[in-house]
Amino acid sequence: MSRSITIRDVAAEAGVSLQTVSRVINNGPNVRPEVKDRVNAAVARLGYTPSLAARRMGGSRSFLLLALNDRDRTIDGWKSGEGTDWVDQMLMGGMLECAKHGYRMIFELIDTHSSHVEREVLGAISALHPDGIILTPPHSDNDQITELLAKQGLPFARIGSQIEGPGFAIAMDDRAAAHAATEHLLDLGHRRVGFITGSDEYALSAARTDGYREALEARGLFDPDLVAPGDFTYDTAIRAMQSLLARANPPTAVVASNDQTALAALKCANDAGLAVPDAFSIVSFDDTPIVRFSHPPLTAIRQPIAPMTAAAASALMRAKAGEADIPEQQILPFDLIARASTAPPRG
Amino acid sequence: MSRSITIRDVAAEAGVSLQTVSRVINNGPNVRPEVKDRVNAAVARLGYTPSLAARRMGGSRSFLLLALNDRDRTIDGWKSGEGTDWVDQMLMGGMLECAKHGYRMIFELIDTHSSHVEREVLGAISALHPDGIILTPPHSDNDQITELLAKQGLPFARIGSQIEGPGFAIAMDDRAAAHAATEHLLDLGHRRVGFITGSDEYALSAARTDGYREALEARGLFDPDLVAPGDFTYDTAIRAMQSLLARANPPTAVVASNDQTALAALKCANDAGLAVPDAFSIVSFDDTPIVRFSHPPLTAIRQPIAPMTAAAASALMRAKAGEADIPEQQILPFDLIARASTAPPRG
DNA sequence: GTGAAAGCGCTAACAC
DNA sequence: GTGTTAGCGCTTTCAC
Repeated sequence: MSRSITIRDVAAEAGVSLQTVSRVINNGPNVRPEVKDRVNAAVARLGYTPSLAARRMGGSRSFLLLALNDRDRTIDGWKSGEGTDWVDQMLMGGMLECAKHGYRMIFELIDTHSSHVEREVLGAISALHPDGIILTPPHSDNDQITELLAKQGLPFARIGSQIEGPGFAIAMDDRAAAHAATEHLLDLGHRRVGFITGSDEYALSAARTDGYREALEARGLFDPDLVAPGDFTYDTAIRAMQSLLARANPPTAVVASNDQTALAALKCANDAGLAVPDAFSIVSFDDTPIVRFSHPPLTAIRQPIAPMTAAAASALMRAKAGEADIPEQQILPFDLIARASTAPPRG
Repeated sequence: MSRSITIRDVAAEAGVSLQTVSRVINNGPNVRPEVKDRVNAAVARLGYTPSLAARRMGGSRSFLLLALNDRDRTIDGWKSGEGTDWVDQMLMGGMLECAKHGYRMIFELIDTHSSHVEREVLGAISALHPDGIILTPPHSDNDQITELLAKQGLPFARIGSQIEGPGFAIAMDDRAAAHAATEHLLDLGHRRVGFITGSDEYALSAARTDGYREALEARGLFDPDLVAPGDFTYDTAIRAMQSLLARANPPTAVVASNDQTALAALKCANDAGLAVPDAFSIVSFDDTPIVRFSHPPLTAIRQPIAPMTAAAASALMRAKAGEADIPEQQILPFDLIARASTAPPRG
């Protein structure tokens, strides 16, 4: 119950005014080194940590960043226990970056499809007054949200967004990644490489399809018949894969748009008597725990989720601090992790 | 940049005083239904959401709950990508419960071993002034932390703690779960059942060992030689399992204290030419994604992490609201999920 | 049942 | 370089 110590206590302890303490805390100018030291000593002695709420009330910063994720997808992922570690990687990248600068990242879920997205977002903003907002797919490309934030003058970052727009766009090069995944298979000797697309709701789905197509076109091997529509779900991918295998001239390998899709492809291949990787190769577009522990472990594109979130947080904090020269767009490197699901085609 | 709307705007819109609006927001007494409706209408019309920071400044609540997790373990888990979904389940349980009551849960990492635990915890408290704190293992049993919080008069919950102490203790019945896991194997016909313990750092490790021993003793089958010390890590478990298999009279089944331990046991059994489950059975004490996707999928105890966190959040919020009759201790039910890693012993 | 006044812990703006 | 003043948006206390 001990009354918490405030800036007032520190001021008294150091024999200076409140304002001087505030200046020291905020690394403000116009404080003599000697006084600064005295204040810092008092802060240390008293174990003082400024109240975020009070700083927000008085000043123009809340030291809060708000990460908005899709409600249904996130909860479904948690409930299914399928092991997607998107949220974990986001937390790791975002929280740790925030902590470096005395910020906190608050994680929140909102309905994308809801007619009251606007109300939900505004509610969170009014309650928290965050200094910036981190948007993740599919929110990153949601005009309703981005326009709202732009209108509010609230800095925001769009993770995984390929498209132009307001805010900081931070993404992996999905086109290049799909290109690399396809090249990986072509380099192994495959000539008929299929692709199961992601949901149209995500702009990056198109980018991935493009990268795939370009890699094949560059070698004159593109066949539109080998592209099957998916939506990132297992069930849809099962049907997509089945249709691919039912082609007159089926593929010998496939690039899957995410982990669920890749797992579905693996299942179908097995069901069709095609051993992976000897008779069929698969590249996943997510490197989640479950593809690392599947049998065989899947070759996968690793998205830099933690680095992207850290970059987003960093950009927002620097923006709030008034820094200039923060790049509007950042493309972070991906990795192609070769595991046991890809091999040269048979025969 | 639009100035956000405050309680003042609502008061003007509804033609009442600030205080009346505050009463309505907080479900306070002494407001005529008619006036209440008018205020609520104004709130809805304006899309007003009170500022958490201001509420904290003026009043005695911050509407924030702080969940403290072990820094090293959490980050290691995230980096390894081993698919532990502790954090996810905590978020699901805690966040959703908080959201119901206008609260937020802030997730934070602190060093257990650090000599400055105290400073870290006090810092987070001073910065956030949370209405309650949720402790997870191994913090739940950390006297340094619990005593500090008790002294501060801050309500807190200890998740997964078996031991007596201040705060709300919310746990699964680890003893009963270990008992059930062992019974499951005995019922299948096993007579020599091994156990790989967890780290001494966690009080629940002892509870699990007890439950295991009691189940065997009840049938006169307990053999101390079949208990091998582990610490929840894969490498240590490998050695523990190897020593178990090297016994003159080795076990035909084993109960593993967590998922990494179970995976290590599986690996060792395979290496020793013991097919699971035909020649050897394994029960895991975590039901994380990777044991669900291992080969074979493992029979496991499922800890109710989300329900425990939700119960913790609920207890803290109710405590802050001045409710009485909140149980000091809650034991939540576990599940034993039978999968393909357990079968009757051979011969 | 309702309203007015004071103050929470800080920072912004300005004075010195 | 440093201190003083005002005020952020609420809730608390107390008066009516």
